[in-house]
Amino acid sequence: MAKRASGHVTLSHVARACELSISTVSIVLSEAPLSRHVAEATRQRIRAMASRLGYHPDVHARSLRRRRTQTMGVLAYDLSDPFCIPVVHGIEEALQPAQYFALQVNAQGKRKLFDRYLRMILERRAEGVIVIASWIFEEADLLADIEKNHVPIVIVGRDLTARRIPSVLVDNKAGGVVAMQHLVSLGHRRIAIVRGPEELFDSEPRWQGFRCAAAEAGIDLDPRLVFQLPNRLDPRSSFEGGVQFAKEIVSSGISFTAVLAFDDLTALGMIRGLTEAGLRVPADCSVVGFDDILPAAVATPGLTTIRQPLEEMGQLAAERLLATLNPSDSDKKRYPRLQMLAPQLVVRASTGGPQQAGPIPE
Amino acid sequence: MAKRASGHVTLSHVARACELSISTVSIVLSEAPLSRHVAEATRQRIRAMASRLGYHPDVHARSLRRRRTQTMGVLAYDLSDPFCIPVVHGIEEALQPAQYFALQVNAQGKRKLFDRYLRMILERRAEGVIVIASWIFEEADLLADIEKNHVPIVIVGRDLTARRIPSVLVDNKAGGVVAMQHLVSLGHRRIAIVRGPEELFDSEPRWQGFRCAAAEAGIDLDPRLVFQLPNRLDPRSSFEGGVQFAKEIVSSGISFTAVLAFDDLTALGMIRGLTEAGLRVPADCSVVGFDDILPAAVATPGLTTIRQPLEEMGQLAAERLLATLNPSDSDKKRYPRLQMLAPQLVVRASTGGPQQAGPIPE
DNA sequence: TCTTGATATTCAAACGTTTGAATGGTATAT
DNA sequence: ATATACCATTCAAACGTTTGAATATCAAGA
Repeated sequence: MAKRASGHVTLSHVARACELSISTVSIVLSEAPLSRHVAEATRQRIRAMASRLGYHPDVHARSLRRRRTQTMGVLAYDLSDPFCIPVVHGIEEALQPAQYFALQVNAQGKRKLFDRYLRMILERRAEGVIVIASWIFEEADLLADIEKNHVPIVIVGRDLTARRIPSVLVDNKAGGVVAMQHLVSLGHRRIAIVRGPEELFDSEPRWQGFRCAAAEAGIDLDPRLVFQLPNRLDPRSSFEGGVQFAKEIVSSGISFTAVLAFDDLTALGMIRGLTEAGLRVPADCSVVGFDDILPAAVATPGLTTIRQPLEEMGQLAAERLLATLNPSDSDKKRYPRLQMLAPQLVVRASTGGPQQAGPIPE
Repeated sequence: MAKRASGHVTLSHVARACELSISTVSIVLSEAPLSRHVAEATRQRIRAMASRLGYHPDVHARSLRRRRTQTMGVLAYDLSDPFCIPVVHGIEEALQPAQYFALQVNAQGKRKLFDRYLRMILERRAEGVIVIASWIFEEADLLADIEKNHVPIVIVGRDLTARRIPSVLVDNKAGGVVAMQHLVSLGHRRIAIVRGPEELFDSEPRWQGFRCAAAEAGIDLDPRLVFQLPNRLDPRSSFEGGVQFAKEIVSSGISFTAVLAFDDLTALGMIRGLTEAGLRVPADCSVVGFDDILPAAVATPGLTTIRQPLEEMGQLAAERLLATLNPSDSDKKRYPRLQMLAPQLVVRASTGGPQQAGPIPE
């Protein structure tokens, strides 16, 4: 057992044990075209020995020589946001058949970490990078190095086509429209709205969707029923924001029969706040979320929400990147730079018709 | 700009641009001890040029030469299980100051993927591996290659010390005891229990905790109130199991005033099922979960549960591995092979005293 | 003038792979 | 006998970096 005292088994160990050259062993174990010429018996012998010694090729040496790493960087702006999980999952799903490895890192919403991890991804020579981020951050210089090294990039969660970066995202405005239409069709007219943080890309288009659909239905949005989440990066803060707004709105005495929340956590916060204030959901007030993350599905009542096709978005991003890297003849279909996916209304138990005998003070 | 048509900027590009040797540039940019001898002006010039060209050292070449990768493998048995997120976060937290990179991969509960990713981690020459897995799987041969290559390993979520593998986990039995005691102290005597899947490590000790505490309180556990989740690997299936058991138990007519669920998703499923059957939580029935994942905190009523110090577990695992790899003099403190952390009762709104006038048929 | 001792820089080998070209075979066709 | 083809294997160079040893320059001390 020619094995170094410490460290990994290498080709040369296997070669020595087989009494063959390193080349032959490499050719067989990496299944290079030349391995056709290696006697079947030899091949068997080599493979057996390799697995007996526990040999695993060194990716670093291989990447160095082949000048390909079979690696994709996945930079999530905040993995603790439930939003990211399915996206990452979709990416992995797409990468697997291509034998690519996802280097996933989590910037935890911190700009400094974002920088650092982007650098690490570059140092690891990822062939492409997928950024999952809906926060609006100053990315100009961040992405400059990526360009200097000719690494293709795709962003999931916001539209950066203005900077010529391919973008995959949900049609937030359409989602807003659908959400509002759902409430309108149930008969609601006095609808409270919680707008998302200004620094979040999704906030504006969702709000526009709400407004357009309201206008179309001839509904005036009472400005006293419109709330605005602050710019807090912790995803849990939107839950607390929801709780607080619910209490404010109830104690204000202004009449309303439904709430459109910026996202699911805000909606769940609203439900908590409304419940603690003595209202029942959906009997006294309907609540609609946005995203369809796990907590929305397992809460009681289940939360009516707008589902983003997160997994599909991840998949699309990865596939597009793979196509860029390996422009195989057949794969010449052009991807539009902006891929905007349709959201989907998921009706659960948190919405219903407005209460008949609602007191309308003021 | 001496740059290859395609590909990354390398030391030799920077060297040529500076009219210096590769060695000098390397010494400066990697801040080797020798860089003390390099003139300050030269250092500045090199650094400026490197950043102008967008140079990033190639970790593959570096790892090859240095024979260290500054990389740790993190193999989660199922990342879509909310359980894993905080653990991974804790690991990252501990790895960061040591300048280690976490190679995190997600086996999605599939044995085949587990194998494949373990291989990838080995090929990437991770210096250590952290496995996050509470499922009981046949790991003997899986881990053999890790040993052959002298890669230290730690497992989070179950006790594998019998196989001489350092293990970090929560004291499930103690958690079971605390959960039961909480219900008993509220006055409950007729308590339903949902046991976890047999293939899950946590199931047995939690059940033992429930039983011990019940025995100590002089409570008989009615076998008709004990349910058993099937061996399904999808974490969402436990939610559905909870829903179903709730309906069964209600329609059976057997009296009960509280439920101890195997984990939070099961508990949330129970709440859904009980609610749909017309019972109120906690007025008609108290429910306790286990784990304290995000959905438990944002549901209404908030779920009373047993919190696992997940983040801390991840941190501990990573620190122990780092200590193994860099046995710096001061760090000689011995880690016990089994690190069992205390769980913590988190009281929220899903538990309360038993209903006074409960009908007790049978 | 010759050491000695800094300081500033370069040489060259090595890390573990891959792979185009080369090597010696042996069998078949001319 | 010689060329041709194929088979099984090996040579050697390269990928981008690090680093112990070597070199070159200059100043000061003997």
